Amino acid sequence: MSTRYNHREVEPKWRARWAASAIDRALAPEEAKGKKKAYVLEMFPYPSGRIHVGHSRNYTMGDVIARFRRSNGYNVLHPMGWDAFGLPAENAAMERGIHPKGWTYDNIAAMREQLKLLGLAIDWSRELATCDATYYKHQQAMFVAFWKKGLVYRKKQKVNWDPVDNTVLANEQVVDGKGWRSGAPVETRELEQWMFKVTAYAEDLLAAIEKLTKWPDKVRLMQSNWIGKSQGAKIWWDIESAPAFLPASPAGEPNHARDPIEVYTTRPDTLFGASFLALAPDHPLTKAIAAHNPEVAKFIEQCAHLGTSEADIEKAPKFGVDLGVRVRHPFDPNWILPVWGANFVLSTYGTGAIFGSPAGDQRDLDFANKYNLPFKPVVLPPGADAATYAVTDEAFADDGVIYNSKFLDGLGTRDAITRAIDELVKLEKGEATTQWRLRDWGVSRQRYWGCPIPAIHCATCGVVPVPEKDLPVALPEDVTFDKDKPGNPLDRHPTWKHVKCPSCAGDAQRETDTLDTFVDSSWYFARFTDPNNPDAPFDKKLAGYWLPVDQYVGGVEHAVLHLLYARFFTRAMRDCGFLDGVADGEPFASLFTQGMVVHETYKSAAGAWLLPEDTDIKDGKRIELNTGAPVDVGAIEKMSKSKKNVVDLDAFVNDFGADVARWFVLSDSPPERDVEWTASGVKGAWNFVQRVWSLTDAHGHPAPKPGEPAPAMEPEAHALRQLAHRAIQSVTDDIENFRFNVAVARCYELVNAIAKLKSEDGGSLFARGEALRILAQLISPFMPHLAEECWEKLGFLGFVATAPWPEADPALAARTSVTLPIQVNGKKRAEIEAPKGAAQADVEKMALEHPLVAQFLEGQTVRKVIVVTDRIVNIVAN
RNA sequence: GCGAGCGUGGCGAAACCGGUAGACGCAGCGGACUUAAAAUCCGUUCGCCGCAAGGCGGUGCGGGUUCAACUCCCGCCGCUCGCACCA
Repeated sequence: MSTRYNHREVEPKWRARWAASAIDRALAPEEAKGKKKAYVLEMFPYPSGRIHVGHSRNYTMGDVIARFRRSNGYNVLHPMGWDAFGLPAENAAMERGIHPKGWTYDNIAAMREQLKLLGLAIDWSRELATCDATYYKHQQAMFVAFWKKGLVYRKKQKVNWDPVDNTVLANEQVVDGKGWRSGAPVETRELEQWMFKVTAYAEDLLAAIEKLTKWPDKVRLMQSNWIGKSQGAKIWWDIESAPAFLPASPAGEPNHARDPIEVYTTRPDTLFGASFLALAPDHPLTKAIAAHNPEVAKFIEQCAHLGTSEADIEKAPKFGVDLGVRVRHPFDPNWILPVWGANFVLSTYGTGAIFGSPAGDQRDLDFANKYNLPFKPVVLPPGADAATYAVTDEAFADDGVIYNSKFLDGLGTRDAITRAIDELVKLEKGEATTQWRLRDWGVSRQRYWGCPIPAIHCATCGVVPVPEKDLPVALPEDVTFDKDKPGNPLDRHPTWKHVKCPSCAGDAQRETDTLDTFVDSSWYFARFTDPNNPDAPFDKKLAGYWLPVDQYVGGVEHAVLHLLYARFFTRAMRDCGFLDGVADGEPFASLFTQGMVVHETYKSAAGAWLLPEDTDIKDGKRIELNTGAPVDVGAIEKMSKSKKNVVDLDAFVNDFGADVARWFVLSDSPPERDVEWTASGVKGAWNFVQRVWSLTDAHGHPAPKPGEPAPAMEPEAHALRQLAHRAIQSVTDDIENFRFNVAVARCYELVNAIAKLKSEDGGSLFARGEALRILAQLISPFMPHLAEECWEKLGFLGFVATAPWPEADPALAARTSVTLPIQVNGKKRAEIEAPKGAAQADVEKMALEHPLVAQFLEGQTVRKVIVVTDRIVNIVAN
């Protein structure tokens, strides 16, 4: 009789043994002696509080890869750290009067202990937190270096301003155009901000995507669209008339007053369909007119309440105002068009001015219809008739044939664009140009809990960097977070910002903005290669040895920004002399984006969110555990603290064990897709753990060593050996390709087959022992504790975690015959068993002779027989 | 609004390059063991028709390409993610 597997004893025992043997420590390059390196990294967490099972999926996936690589003889670097600056710490400070630092470090301590429960093969000696001055000191040094290299500058940027709280709001703090705390309508304000010149690398960031072949295509496409290189034309529209109050232009400053208005377009072929010009609300000309025209001022004011997020601006109903300016069409000086201000024109893209060609752009068409602006179609869709084709509510934005357009008539869209640009150049009214959607990265945040920007404002010397010897510029800890004293605590700190200018020694002030937390996460992967270096961000040799990250694992929500910023930072670090050995500037050689863990949401009758553990199922209905009241079962959503649909990791590990949690999040759903956390799924994982253990325990013999010669055996035992060796092939391949759910299914098949072989003869004992050994090894990346316990039970010394990965015997894994389906006219009618690789003629003969097939072919003529070797036979007959 | 992705039994899913749709798990049903329950074991499970052999239908919806379509193409519907100050 077998003993029950007790995870409460087994799991801590093995974690202690691994720690005592330091098996998770990455070897220094000189220790690694010919081993290849593998740097496996999961996106590091924000220390929000406690870990729930939803978080565990990301780390478990990385851990499977890390353990798999180690078994395959690699020197593995698998570190963990904390993305520890950010808004939630300040919110906690304001709501509960806890200092962000204490709150953050308490959370880190709690989460570290929880993560350790999972049995992750992490080199904890490399742990870092971005809020440590030992970390951000180097970030400040790099900021200064980037500055000196011309990659940092200052520029006015729009921000969301809460007029009641007197503070800048993040986009997520703006709800329906109002501040989330004050409820006051947000205003748009312009602030002088620090910028990183990401656009300096635009061409390279785009071109290099092609070489990132181990990234998901969807992420590559999103990056590429985000960078958004477009070819088009700048067009200058001469002003025909303007309100009298507009002054003459200052010399040499474009887009002022009476200068021609510069417009960017990708579709100069539709110029003859132009109906109006539209300027962004913050276009210089719009602002200049607003100073004298109350109606335009009101328009700008209305736009200022839309928020700064692109989604909000584009979703808002379109509105505008006639600016009273008239321009001449570049191809026809007698054609006069009105100039409008419009809320859907983005000042951050192109020149902040467009020409509206309503028949070819839905936004322009909606706008023209709303304000009764005339328009006519100039692009004829393929197959449409010029005499009858008309546009009313639906624009045609695709390629077609140009008409109603004088010298462009009859040309296709592509040719017409070239022809139109040629004409613009000839008339000196425009030129071809390349435009990027990518903008420079604004890194200033008016917040306390972030990395201070190492700059000093001096009335005499201007803005000067903090000298390297004075770094780090440390955050002061004696700050207050009273709700009635809004704004940035750094700014109102009594002494912190007052310093002497490093160049003239006069009175000066520190920059009180801190850095966007995306900066912290743009280089942490490099710091992990040399995390305790006091003098430099990292040693160039160590970073050169470990980088790039061989496998990066994280959520799709980071597909654009974090990854783009890290790619930028790696290039900037290279070009500023911090980093060698990453010549192409790419930090992540291979990327995997995993799906989330989702769970049903529960609400009480009173409308309060309920934790799953506070509910139960009675008579098929979900009720509140304490009161028995019925529970409202809501949507299945991403596990989040706010909706309480979380399962706490500690409690779960205590009840079921870390291995069950690890196995569950990897079974069933493909890793890139979301997985729903369910009690029944947990049960399946739990049963499997028990089954693996009871089979191993019941075997009662030491298992044969890898490569040990097999005795003669019955066909059933031989079949088990074949299946076990095929499982090695499949699981190896599945892990390599991130098909963890399929690997899990193969392990189930192996267990089922082991359980089926009941004989106790020598051959069977050998086959079963070998299969159990292979099973323990195959599950070891997934369920490391159970695997160690089985490994020990089977009589092996040392850790399964460090044992070499099993190798399949090709002779056993190979198949000698295959089952071929036979179709008649595409429908399966029979099956035949044929030798693997059998000649097509032989297979065809067998197929046609099959009685069922013959029956179907009666009275019909065989027209064609398709034989796909080892796959299928299809007989076409009528 | 723009960009990207996803959609297969009662449920999670598998199906590698266009070649047997539903591997594997959960749940269900039938049975064995048991005083009983749990656990375990055996069998069974896409729908419809049929005693059966077998047949017909079936991968969100509508078309198309092909000897053959979950897979490729066109058009819809639904859901999810990102949109630059959440991380």
